[in-house]
Amino acid sequence: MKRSGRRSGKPDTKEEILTAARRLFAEHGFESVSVRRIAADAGVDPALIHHYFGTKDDLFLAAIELPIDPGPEIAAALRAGGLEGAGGRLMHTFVSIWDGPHHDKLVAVARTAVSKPAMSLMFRKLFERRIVKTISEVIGDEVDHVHVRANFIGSQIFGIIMTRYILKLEPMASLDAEELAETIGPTIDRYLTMPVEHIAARH
Amino acid sequence: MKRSGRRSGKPDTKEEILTAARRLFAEHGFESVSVRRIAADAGVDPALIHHYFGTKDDLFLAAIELPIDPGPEIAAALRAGGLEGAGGRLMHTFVSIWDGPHHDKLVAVARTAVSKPAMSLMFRKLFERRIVKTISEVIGDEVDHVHVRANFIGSQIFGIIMTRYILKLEPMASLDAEELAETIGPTIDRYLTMPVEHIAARH
DNA sequence: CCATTAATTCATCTGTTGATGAATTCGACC
DNA sequence: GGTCGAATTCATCAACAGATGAATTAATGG
Repeated sequence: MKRSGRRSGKPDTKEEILTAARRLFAEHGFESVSVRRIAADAGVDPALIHHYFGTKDDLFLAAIELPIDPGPEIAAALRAGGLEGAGGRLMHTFVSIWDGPHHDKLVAVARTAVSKPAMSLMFRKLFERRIVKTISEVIGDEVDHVHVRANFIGSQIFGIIMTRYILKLEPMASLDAEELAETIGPTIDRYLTMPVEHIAARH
Repeated sequence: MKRSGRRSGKPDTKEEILTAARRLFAEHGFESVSVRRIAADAGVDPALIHHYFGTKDDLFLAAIELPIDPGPEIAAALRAGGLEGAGGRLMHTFVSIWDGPHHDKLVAVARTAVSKPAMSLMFRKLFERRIVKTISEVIGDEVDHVHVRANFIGSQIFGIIMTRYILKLEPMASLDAEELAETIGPTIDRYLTMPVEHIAARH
């Protein structure tokens, strides 16, 4: 029967808390998860969470550990070849990132962006300042109105994120990166090359 | 100074509550809105809400008033012409529905589907049982593997819903139905006609 | 005009939430 | 080996959640 006080050994409790927080935030979203629940999952007293991280918002920020900068990977994917096939490479990059070790963080952000205005804003900024900017810089001189194009591309990618990682619809959820890139790639290619003056003109 | 008891006249308080609920649920999502807040917005005592609708879940269900059946409109759009242009007509139909009087209900459902598992399930069922089924019935003999195709179409439509109605990114949020249909249409057309055996084979 | 029923509010309960401060235990350092 | 600081828990708060039952007022039908 452990009473109170410090534990034996040197357990990395801080990291255990973060892991539990990431898992739960990703699975249920920010408001549906209580600090107590996270503490229970981490096998820790709730007060310890506040001791380490402060408020619940602070814990969330620590758990998602922004900024995750996908800029370089996107740029590399775009530079790996010409405009043809760029969509497939882009899609493959995205899915790889989301399937990778940052999965829980990213899903947590996406889920929370839908219900928490501050997170929604952060999402928008991340999209505009990293993704759109990177795309612009890399292929901005081969193509016009990159901002509009990037938003259409974003709409398709966001749809994949939702159906694959949040709603987990089949077959989206279980396709692998190659299949998705192959199937979605041409859509993105088209958004990169189609004429968009009539839309861009209205800013 | 009004104390308690019944009000004069015949105000449609029930509907005022539902309207406030729809607005708030659409704007903030289910868990972020309290019964008290809805009551305040409707200018009513919180107890009245429970009196009329029972639990908060019941209120939500009453507010979104399912099922909204988009089947007929989708079927009509598909039947209005051949396979070419079907994507544009489909997109136009969707955007018109979401921009129409059911806007708040639909946004409320979409927002809540991301954080509430029960709503997520309802969303999936609505998608499979209404949309996929309708598409299958109407063009199922012109095209194979409709289920897989419908899911790719769904991913693009869901992306539009998210960027346009939830995150409200520009220019998505302010384009009109025609422009969206024109731009997204070909994407959907492609998902309707591209080969998908390799994906469908894995079920 | 009286009785019934519907509409509305009040006061209140219970559970949960995020959060705090004091108390306890352990590790590390000199 | 005593001291100091870090780690951990306990008990507890105030705010707010959803919910309930009784009390009050108005409309309605006979």
